[in-house]
This record gives sequence, structure tokens and C-alpha cells, in this order.
Amino acid sequence: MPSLPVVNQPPHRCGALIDHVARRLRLRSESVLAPLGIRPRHLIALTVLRDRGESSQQDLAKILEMDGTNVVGLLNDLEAENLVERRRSTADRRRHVVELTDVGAKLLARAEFALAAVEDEVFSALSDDQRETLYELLQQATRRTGPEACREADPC
Amino acid sequence: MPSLPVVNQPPHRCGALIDHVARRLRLRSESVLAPLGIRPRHLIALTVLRDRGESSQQDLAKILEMDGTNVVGLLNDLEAENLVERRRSTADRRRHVVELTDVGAKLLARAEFALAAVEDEVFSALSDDQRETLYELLQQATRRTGPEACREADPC
DNA sequence: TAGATCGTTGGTGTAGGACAAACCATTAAT
DNA sequence: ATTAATGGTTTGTCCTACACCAACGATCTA
Repeated sequence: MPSLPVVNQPPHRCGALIDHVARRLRLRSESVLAPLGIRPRHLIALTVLRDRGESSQQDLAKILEMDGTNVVGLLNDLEAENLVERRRSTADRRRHVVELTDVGAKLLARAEFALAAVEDEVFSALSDDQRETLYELLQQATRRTGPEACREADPC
Repeated sequence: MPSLPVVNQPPHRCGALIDHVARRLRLRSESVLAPLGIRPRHLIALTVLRDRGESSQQDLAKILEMDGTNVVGLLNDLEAENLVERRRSTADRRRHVVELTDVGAKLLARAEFALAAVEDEVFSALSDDQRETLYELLQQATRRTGPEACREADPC
């Protein structure tokens, strides 16, 4: 059956593409975010906290995929600005439960608003519908990242 | 008309999301790419060169949005591995025309193949169709980035 | 001929982030 | 009760990416 192989073309890889777009976004974001006193990676952390709700620092380290010691520094920054709150977990008093504060939520909203122009520029070739689709795809990709992120019964 | 505002909800911003996904991809890619002797940013450059065809170094600097001096270093790496070729432009002998070599094209293909597992993991929550959609959206977003990238009549 | 442009080299500075060691508080195991 | 393991914190070291500046040779343009 010589008609089959055409269908079976290799899937496109978008790794380099994503990296490229992310870089362009980040470059522009830095200057926009600076007046708000935060940097791109702070924004990522705040976003994760908003989308996932309170998390332990280990969870954050796992999700952000960065070293635990660096998460500490990141949270120190955010807590110093009162954007985030660290509470001791009642269940396990070694743990810190990290949660977005009202101030943090508001700042996150303001940051996203401020970034509107940046995204408009980088995604100028995309329609509103396409941007929404992009958002949903990324959201879905990050929400459940596969079986390796959480093992056993922990809700992660 | 109190019925309108519901429709006019703020569009979702995916800047942080993209950054997050890009980071996860990059972390895994580094180890996969290492045996091939290249790094993620080399891959981006090769991808751009494949998708755009030969370009001057200025063009590359503009598209990759990195400083010209750093583009030189990047190309030095790639040319040392014979993945890329610098020719003097016949029209303007100051210019270098950078082009992907056959070796470079093959390595790029191999790299993308090697990255399949990485993308499968990061995008495990997405179906094949969704991944293709994602690819197309990103491709479209990068292809024409708006009027500010190229001015006047240069084909960029 | 003078000035602008493309690429190159070399150097400086900043930042992100990995990694390791040592520490405290707390919990779990024996 | 003692010991071991765990979550978080601090400190310090190291590497890489990258922006930026200055100076240069070759080339093009006025």
C-alpha cells in the first residue's frame, strides 16, 4: 500500500519554537515588570501559586523544576514584598505552606495587564481566538504533566 | 446594557505559562542535546536558518533578538562543527551570508528526533492534534512578527 | 577622501541557576 | 528514648548566558 506513508509524516517539534518565543517575551517583559518590582521568574511563581493554590516549597521546587535552595531565595523576594505568605503546615510543622496573598493576587493581575502590550506585540500575527487556544493548550500541558510528577497518593 | 460585560472578560495572558513550559523543555533538552555537541540556543539558530533560509548575521541578530557580538560567538560554534557556512555576500562584501550546511540540516533532524521523547514527556497531557495545533500557532507567531521587525523593502 | 556599515575580537559586568555543606526544627522508625 | 530521615534555611562556590563597550579591518556610500 504505497498510499499510507504520506499520512505518517513525522510530527512537528516545537521545542525550539517555544524557546524562541519565550525568549522574546521575556526580553520585553523584564522592562515592563521592573516598575512593579518583580522579574519574570517571580511572575511564573505567582502564576503557579494562583493556578494551583497553596503549595509546599517542595511542591514548588518540583513544579518550577528548580533547586530547592533557589526556591527559598525566590520566596524570600516575594515574601519581602508581601506577595506571598509562608505558614507552617499544621499537619507537618516542618513544612511551609506557601500561599498567594491578596496583595500578590492584585499585583499579578496588574502585571498581566501591563504585559498585554508585550503579548500583543509578540503575538501580533495571532488572532484573539488563536491566542486563547494557545493559552488553553499551554495551561493543559502544565496542569497535568504526566505520571512522573506526582507519585502515589499525594495531591501534589 | 448590563448584559455586555460578561462577554468582555480579559483575555488570558500566557507569557508566564510559555516561560514555564520553555524552561521545562530546555532543562530536559540540554542533556539530550549534549551528546550531539550542541546546546538549546544552537538548536534555535539552526531552526531559524532552516525555516528562513540563508540570512545575514544582522538578520539573525534581529530575529534571535540577541546582541550582534554574541551572534558571532554562536556562529563560531556552529561553523566549527561545520553545521553552518559563512559566505561573503557578492552584493555587499561586508556581509556574511549564513546558511545551513547539509551536515547541519542532518544534525538538526537528528536533534529533533532525539527530542521527541522530551516533548512527549512535557506535552504528555496534549493529544497529537493539540501538539500540531500548538506548533502551528507558534510557527505563525514567529513567522511574521509584526511591522517593527522589518522596515522598508528589505526581505529580512 | 570621509563617513557609515558589517563583522570580528576582547573585555567587563550582571544575573540565573546548579550544586554542596552545614544547620535547626520536626517527624518517623527502632 | 535514641536515632535517622525530612523540610526548610543559610552560605558560598561555580558556570553559563547575555548585554554592553571599545577598537579594529574590510567594505560600501556620499
